[in-house]
Amino acid sequence: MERNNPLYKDQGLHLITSIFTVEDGKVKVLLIKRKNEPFKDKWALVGGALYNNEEIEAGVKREIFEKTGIKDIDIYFSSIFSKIDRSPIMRMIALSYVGVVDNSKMELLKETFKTSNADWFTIDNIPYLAYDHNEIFDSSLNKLKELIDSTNILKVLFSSEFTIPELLSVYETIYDCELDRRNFRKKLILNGLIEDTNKYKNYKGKKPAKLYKFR
Amino acid sequence: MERNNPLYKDQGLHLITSIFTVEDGKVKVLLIKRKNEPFKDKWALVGGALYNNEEIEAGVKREIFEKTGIKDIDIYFSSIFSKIDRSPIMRMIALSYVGVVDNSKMELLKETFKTSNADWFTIDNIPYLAYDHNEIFDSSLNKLKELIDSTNILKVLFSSEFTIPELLSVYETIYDCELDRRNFRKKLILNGLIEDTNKYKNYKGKKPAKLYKFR
DNA sequence: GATTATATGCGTATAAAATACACATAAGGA
DNA sequence: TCCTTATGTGTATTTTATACGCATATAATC
Repeated sequence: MERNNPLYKDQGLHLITSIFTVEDGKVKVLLIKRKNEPFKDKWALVGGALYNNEEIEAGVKREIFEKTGIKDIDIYFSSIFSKIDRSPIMRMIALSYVGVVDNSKMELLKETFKTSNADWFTIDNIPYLAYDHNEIFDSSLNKLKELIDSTNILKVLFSSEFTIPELLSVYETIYDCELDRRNFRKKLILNGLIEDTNKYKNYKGKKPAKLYKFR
Repeated sequence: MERNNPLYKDQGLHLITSIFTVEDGKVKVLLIKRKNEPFKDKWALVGGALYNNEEIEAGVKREIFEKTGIKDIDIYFSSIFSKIDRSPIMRMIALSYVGVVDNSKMELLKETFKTSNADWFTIDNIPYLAYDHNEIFDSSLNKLKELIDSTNILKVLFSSEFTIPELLSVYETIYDCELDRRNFRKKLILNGLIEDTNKYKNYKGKKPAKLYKFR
């Protein structure tokens, strides 16, 4: 423990991103498995230390690229995690970010210099994570809700075609509530947020659902 | 410039607070005048460096107390300012906070170890500030709007009795808009946010206004 | 091939919230 | 006494949110 020594060589800011996507109508988050101590072989959110000569957002994207291979990602600042004892090694202050990607359009590196695995986890089934990453994840999921209201990240999460019931299902998962499907549909169409593609998606034994895309 | 050297002794986080209050129906922010270089004799927001063995919110309040004498203050995280060249001396990453105080209930130190003056400035009349503090102030003013919607900081800013037109004036200043004073009043009363004190405030040649307080 | 179960899609009725605005009132000054 | 000005009360309208009935398309079942 070197917490009182401001010259400790590894002291600095860490940049942690909760990377979200939507797959099969379910919200998922990207986790990597650590190769090194501390928390060797534990799952963790994506991140690492900021370089001293690097802008923060560049550092966030560099870390994401190094540990997952993802190049094209939108990031949004979420929160700060700074408790003195949040790391067992030394004082580390973490800036947490929310990232959103269209996972149909990118390739995921399964192993890198510092990671032995990487995978998508549905958000109601998150394992025990390294450091305080479970707490960071919870906070980032809340930030995701806010971002859905205040930005157009849904356009990224649903960049390909989708049905309204699929979109509703994601809403209900993220907000943990039930919405009237008829009013949900009406609001989307009335506000001109989505566009009919004149295509249909077939389910087994159900009426086919119209495919829409965001405008 | 020592930006590339992570061991530079003064490197670290700075904590900058825009402290707001309401006086005579006007929103004001607290500025201090710097005693030392860089930006000697320039006005600046209140703040300083985080100690390595100190929690962040404690550091924010310690800096506020050291430079203004204010002990009792509510603080809310606002934003990060981290551009590599935001300080002429070295790389400094700043966490900006919004503070709100009832200025009728506190005493302001005019001079301290590092400050030669301190005063309240109406928010439409801010001088040129040290570092990127003008930018930080603008961002904090935006955060103040959000906080008014999402928290009960108005209860702090208007902790004593007030008239509805006074409150309206503050709203219109902060949001830079015009509101219908009759609907504004109706909404406050209907939502049960304020309470009649059965007292009146007299203006010259005008109908006396009822005094209210927050519930 | 008709029937049934299930989820989609469209429409209408009602309730709640936001907005617009008429008018009476109180005080000081001309 | 009348005029000016800003406060305070009330009502009408518009917009938005919510509740819910019902027809339709598909595959499984009879």
